[in-house]
Amino acid sequence: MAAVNPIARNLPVPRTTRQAQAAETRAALLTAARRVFGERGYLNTKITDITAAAGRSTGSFYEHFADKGQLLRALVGEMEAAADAHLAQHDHPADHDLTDRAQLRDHVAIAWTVMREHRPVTGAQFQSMIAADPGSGRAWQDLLDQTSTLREHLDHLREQGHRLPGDPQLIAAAIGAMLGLLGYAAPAQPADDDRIIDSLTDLLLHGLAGPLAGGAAG
Amino acid sequence: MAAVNPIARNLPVPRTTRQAQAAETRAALLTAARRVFGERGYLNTKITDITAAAGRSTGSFYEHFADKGQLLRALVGEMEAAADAHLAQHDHPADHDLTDRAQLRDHVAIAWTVMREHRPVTGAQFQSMIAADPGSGRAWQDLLDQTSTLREHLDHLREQGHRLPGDPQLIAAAIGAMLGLLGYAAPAQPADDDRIIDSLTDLLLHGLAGPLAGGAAG
DNA sequence: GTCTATACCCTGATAGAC
DNA sequence: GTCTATCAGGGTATAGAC
Repeated sequence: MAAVNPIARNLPVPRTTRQAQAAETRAALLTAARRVFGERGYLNTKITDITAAAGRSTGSFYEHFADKGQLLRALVGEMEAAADAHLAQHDHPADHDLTDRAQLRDHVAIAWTVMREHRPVTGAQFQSMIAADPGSGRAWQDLLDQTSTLREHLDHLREQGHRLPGDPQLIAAAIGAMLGLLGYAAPAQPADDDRIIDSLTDLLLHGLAGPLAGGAAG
Repeated sequence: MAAVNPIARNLPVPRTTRQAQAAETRAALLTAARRVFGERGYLNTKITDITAAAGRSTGSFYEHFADKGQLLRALVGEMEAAADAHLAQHDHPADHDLTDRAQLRDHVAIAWTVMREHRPVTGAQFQSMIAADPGSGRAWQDLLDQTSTLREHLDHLREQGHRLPGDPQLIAAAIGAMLGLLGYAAPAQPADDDRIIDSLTDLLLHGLAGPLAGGAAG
């Protein structure tokens, strides 16, 4: 199970490879953490679980990270970089119109896909957010931070005379809450993703009493 | 800070009052737990925190509860009893029509109010759900359980020929996710509750592109 | 930089007197 | 039934050899 550690021997290590080895260990810890976070969850994972899965010693961990939270931040940073690179491939209209179904669906799909493809990391982030001291307001702050772009789109809509259901910040947070918790809780079944994305899009676009709601047609 | 414990003396206790004292200790533990859960959160609260807040000894805890989770279940039971009693005062139409704004708003308002009035308990329940092993699927199951009534209402709508945005179970879970996480994360400011309830109602009723959306009127 | 070994603290849970 | 005292286990973080 545990990967073989090439440094665990008492052999002399050429100086030039030492920092490469360090980077390798750091990467091994990150990869192992991603795996065990996915299996047992972030909160239930101990530092010794991570080092064991990476085939490194306990003490080695602290050479790279001060604690579990810092390692999580590094994983989140990696994920955001990957997501940004992925997004750069897509064309984005400069002025979003979230009342256009295709554009709204794109946003829902991107959020959903990122959550699912990086489930161990987003799940860990979610657990960390919920476990924070309630008095700290971190959950609310995180929710606002992660929906700030959405909020800007809603602000934009409102400036153009659109009548929204409520304050853009609140609506953005509500949508983020729906996607965030549903994405965390729903079982991972990629075959269902399209159906879920379509359903959420329609719910957010027209609600329960939308234009489709009245008819008896199937 | 800690309440005075009348049994902490070595005085003889009349037999008839012993079970009353036990009930009192149990109640003191529940009340103290509710308070510390609200302050530090469920996950960060240790059993010794509860007993200290209740002015009882550590060992006394185990006479009443096997562990922290069982105590939480007791608190949830109390809350549900209170909520049921509260709901019994209101008239409920036998056949709900969630596409009627007043009825939808009632449901949103009830869910929101219960969450907020029992914040320490619902917050603890939420933390407990999120901290569970991801592989257990408990988060998803809890979400389904807590939205089963809503789902029935949506089933009812569909049977009457209403076209919903998606599978009733999924839509109910999505709405529950929105309310649940938002209710957990949003700062407690009762003055804002009505505004939030109205906004969420409108979002769920007509979405972002609802009938109000197009006009430039304020 | 990594390892082994360990000190330390915290927490859950129990034993036995009253 | 409650208390005091304590034990056992687990987890973080460090020390020092290599």
